Amino acid sequence: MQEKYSPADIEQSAQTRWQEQRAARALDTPEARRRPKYYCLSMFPYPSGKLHMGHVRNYAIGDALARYHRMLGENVLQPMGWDAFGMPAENAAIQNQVPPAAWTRANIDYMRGQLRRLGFSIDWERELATCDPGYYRWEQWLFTRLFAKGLIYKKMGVVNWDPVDETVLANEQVIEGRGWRSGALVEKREIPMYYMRITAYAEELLAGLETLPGWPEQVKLMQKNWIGKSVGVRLAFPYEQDGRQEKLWVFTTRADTLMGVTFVAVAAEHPLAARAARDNPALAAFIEECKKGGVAEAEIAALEKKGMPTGLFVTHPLSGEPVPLWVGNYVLMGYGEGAVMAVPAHDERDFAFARQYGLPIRQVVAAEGEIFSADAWQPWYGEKTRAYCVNSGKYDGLAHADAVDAIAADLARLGLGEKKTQYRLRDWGISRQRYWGCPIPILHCETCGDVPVPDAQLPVVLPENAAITGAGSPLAKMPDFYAATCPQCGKAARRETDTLDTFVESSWYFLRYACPDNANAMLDERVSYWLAGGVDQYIGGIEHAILHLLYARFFNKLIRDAELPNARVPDEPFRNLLTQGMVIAPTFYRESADGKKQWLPPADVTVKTDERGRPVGATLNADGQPVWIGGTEKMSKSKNNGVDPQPLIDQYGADTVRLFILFASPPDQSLEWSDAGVEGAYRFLRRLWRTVYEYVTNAAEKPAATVAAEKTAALRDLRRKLHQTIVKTRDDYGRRLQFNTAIAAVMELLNVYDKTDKALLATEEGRALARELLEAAALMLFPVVPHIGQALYAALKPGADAASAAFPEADPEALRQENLALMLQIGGKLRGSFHVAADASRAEIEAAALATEAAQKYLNGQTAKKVIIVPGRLVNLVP
RNA sequence: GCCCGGGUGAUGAAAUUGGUAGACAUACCGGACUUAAAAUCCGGAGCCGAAAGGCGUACGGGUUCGAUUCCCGUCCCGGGCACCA
Repeated sequence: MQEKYSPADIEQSAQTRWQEQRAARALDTPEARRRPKYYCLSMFPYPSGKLHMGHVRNYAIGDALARYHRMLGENVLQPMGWDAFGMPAENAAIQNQVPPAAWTRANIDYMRGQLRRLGFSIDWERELATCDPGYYRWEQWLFTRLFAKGLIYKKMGVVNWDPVDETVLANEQVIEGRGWRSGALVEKREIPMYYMRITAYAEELLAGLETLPGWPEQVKLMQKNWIGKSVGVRLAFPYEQDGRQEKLWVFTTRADTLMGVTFVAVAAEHPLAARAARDNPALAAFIEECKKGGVAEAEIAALEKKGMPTGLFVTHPLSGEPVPLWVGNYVLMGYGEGAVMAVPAHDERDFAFARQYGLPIRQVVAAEGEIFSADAWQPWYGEKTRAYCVNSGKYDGLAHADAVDAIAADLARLGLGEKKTQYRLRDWGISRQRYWGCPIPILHCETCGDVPVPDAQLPVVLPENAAITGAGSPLAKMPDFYAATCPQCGKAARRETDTLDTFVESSWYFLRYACPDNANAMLDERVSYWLAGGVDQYIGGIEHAILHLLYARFFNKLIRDAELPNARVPDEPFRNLLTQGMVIAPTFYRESADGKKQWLPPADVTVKTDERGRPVGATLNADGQPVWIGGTEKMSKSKNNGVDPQPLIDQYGADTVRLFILFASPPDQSLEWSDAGVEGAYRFLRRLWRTVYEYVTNAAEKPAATVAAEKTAALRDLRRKLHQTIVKTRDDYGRRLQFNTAIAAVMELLNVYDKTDKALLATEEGRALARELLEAAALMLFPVVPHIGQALYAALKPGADAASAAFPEADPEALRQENLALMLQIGGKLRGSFHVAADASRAEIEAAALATEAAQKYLNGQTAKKVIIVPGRLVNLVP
């Protein structure tokens, strides 16, 4: 064994050894399948160029779990791949004249090298990249099946339109209402798109959450709210148009307030708005105004609420009174019916709107136990459960639920409404007017319409020679790509030039890892084995709590229902989910003359702080001139604030970086990046190395005489500490998925070991315990720092291999304790402590507590009115 | 704007089911070793106070014998909001 800890040497040799052994391979042999399987999946990265600390954190967690479960004897699958389609590749192409394919593949090669250097036990034989036709062909194949079933359909959708570049923009590319490249004011525009009918699975996606005890409550709640099931009433306001009776439909969860409706508002895109605008130039101008700006909900919701009367009236379905019809910029065409009934007295938003435009406000609901007074009127938005109707004619006095029922029944009799369950969830628009994505396998024929590409012609391969300019859709300018013949009638047809949303690729990759080499089928029998009960542990950023995780759950159900031969797909894809907190870092930028922000990497910036450590300014290292400090945000390509782990790996080695990132905080907490403390992680590993080195060196000498009888208790205490640490690390790795406390426990154990009498440890019994302790420490740390763990274990036990060793097991005998220390509280305040036998009865504990000096002093001779005993913890004497 | 989290020493954090607040580290201060520095080792330390003691988990209230933990309200920070991935 080397005297000095040299990470470069031991990491190289450990990695070579693992590669030669193919130690990370997930086995499909019959013997391997007799062991329990553990499918440990980390969210695959977008190949943006280099790893950042968020990736390191994610994969360090995954690897610690994968290695721990291997040590429990399980058949572990830890795969890796690349979410390789996406916008950044096109941006790089525009900026640097590199084709997206070449750029993406170079990034993959570099990042794969970084992952290997970090020593993650990934089964590289299963690697996949979504931009590979061998992957996306199956997506196209599934698309044609879903299209045939009607689960994919076409309709108009609203997008951000840049009128200068004549191109569709992503929400991220709309900055303060303008196109990021052209600077032109962005408009909403309707275009035909393909949609996936996720709403058909809304109920199952909602109910499925109840079957996932291994998911964080927070994530399930977010998904539940996103699906947004609400039971209400769909009702109609009749109106007359061109002599015909028409109905304007709205949905409400508060039908009990129907008698308080004072206006109805429709979205600017609603057909009724367009009709009213025909002979109303002011309204037409307002509707035009509403088209400005992007489609992002966050942007629309932040707008000032504006509206305009149409001059039209609809009829109240129950009272028959005319109700004015308005257009409102806050009414969204994509939600529900694109129209809302407004009850200003009982809806905050409606109230603000009514105040602003002088519309009437009419109270029709009051709270139980409160007296309604028309004189002292104020809006009431209270709990539905306490509400009853007032001012509502025959419905007066009815409680919320009864009023809804009565009104729904009356509406149903009139043919003007019925109870309805509605979801906030909308169908998933999957068409993208972009190049670097999976081509949509549809042919447009003038005679036959939209015709799916036949299986024999799949995959529709994305040409890699497109010219990327940032204006328009590249594929739509490539006749070689889009010119085709209709497979049904044989006439000329035009190939669809939109590509699929990249969320589609990431919605099923976890299934393909089971059989990435199958060229004849999307999935096969190996899926039934690896996915039985779902992925055992999925790990990824909390930012994916809704979209990715909901789409993946949905897609999994689609594939289950497609009933692929031999491949049994479970109802839910991810049995256990660990949502990692984001690694966040400050952002820095400069503004160019036209107001565009140029984001600068934190590594190129020096921050000045005041005496309390708060940033007061920053300068660019290159020119020493000031830069602006933006928010502290998740590391991302677009804000250029990712921190590359490479310099730290080069300086300290992979183990130090892994130890540091896992020790810094619990995995689900967000972490503001700082490398303060990396040095400390390195120091700990060096100390660990030295401790084992000293043991191995000393062990060569003759042991001292046996332990004196009065000293055996010290060894028993040390051994108890060791086995408590084993219990703790097993619990942390296996149940809590919290690594910082597991690492701290081993550090604490080594501190205790260091403070133990050296002469005692030099005895025969002492040496045996020291060996047991150090071997166990190497194995307990192995999942986190496998290279040094492997080296130290081999040094202690020549020829042994930590990678195939079992995780230490606690000895119940060693854990036994004779005495317990209990806290003494007097009136809830801590006043002392005392010892009792571990098996003491409550009466004995109480007697011992009352006998303490502290009890005598603070009770002042009074008796305790109340004695609270928490076994193993404390006694509280309440005077 | 809406939905979901978070806020504990100078810093990262711990306290797992309502029961010793600050484990384990970082930075700092003092000491040992050294010609010196680095490395290493030993010791100190929430705040106020000489001590006794008091105060203390963003802020304000509440429940409880007992609250970092539960409830109500406020402020700040982060994530998501359907075309960033």
